[in-house]
Amino acid sequence: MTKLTIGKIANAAGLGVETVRFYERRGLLPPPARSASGYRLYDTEIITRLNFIGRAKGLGFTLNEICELLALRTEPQSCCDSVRSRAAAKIADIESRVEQLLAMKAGLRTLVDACDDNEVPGTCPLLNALDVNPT
Amino acid sequence: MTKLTIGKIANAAGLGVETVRFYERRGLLPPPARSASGYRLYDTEIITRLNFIGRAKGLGFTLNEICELLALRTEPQSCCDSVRSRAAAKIADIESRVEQLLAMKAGLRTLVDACDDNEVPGTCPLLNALDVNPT
DNA sequence: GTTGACCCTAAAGCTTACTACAGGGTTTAC
DNA sequence: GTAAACCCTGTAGTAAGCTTTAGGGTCAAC
Repeated sequence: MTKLTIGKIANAAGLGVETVRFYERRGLLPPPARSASGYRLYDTEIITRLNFIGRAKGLGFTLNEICELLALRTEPQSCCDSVRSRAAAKIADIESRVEQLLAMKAGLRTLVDACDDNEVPGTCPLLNALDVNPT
Repeated sequence: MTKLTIGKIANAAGLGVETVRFYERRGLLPPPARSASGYRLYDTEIITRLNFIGRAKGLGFTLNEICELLALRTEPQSCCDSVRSRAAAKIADIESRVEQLLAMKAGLRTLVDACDDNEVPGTCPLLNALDVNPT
């Protein structure tokens, strides 16, 4: 049971020490043991949890959702179902965000193309379009 | 020159009065004329600008970027080029966000599929994957 | 034995785009 | 003439996820 200080585990997880303390305040990490002088002492398995958090964030989960995910692990029954339904909801969420972004992109593309075709100096179809067209 | 109070133009643009005042503070709207009692008095063309802002927001521009867009209109030369290059940059930005989201979605899909195939009760491949796999 | 790297807490700051509140004056309609 | 609906300023709060600051203790090396 080697115990590590916060700087060591933050480094191992590629985070800043402030971020680790922040995660603790947010309830994503359990309060760690303390040395006689009050230093946080972690054992290495906390790095696994930090990696879990990092990957879940990478999958688009918020810190609140990650909290819930972590809590789910304590109830083995129906855990898999709960997690899967959250993941499915997140997929739907991602899909709608992608659609919105693609709609934006199509709008921008139209305006840029109008700009490319523009022959009249001193006018900007793109700005005009923003000015004039109702959406 | 009919002058309208803030409530009228906010309503015409589908915004709250607080939002209009906020846009003024942010420099998106010029300081309007005032009545004897200090009420803001706008002429109707301000609604055009509010619509410009709304559409630019819909295309994914931030308020700061919209500020810049509005400023560009005062310099007719090279205005079109500047605007077009900003729009092109925004398109690239949107594309990278879409790619990130699709990568997230693929990751989630993989985990959900593993869940679907899971035969062992009391284990959750999705949570295990978050726990174990390095990314 | 002292310098420098590390640790502590608590609180504030950052970004974006608003929204709400407090406390008060004005205008309009009945 | 009064009550509702509107307007004003200035300040603070919201969400998310940290980062920074202030003001200090502790530990390892030379």
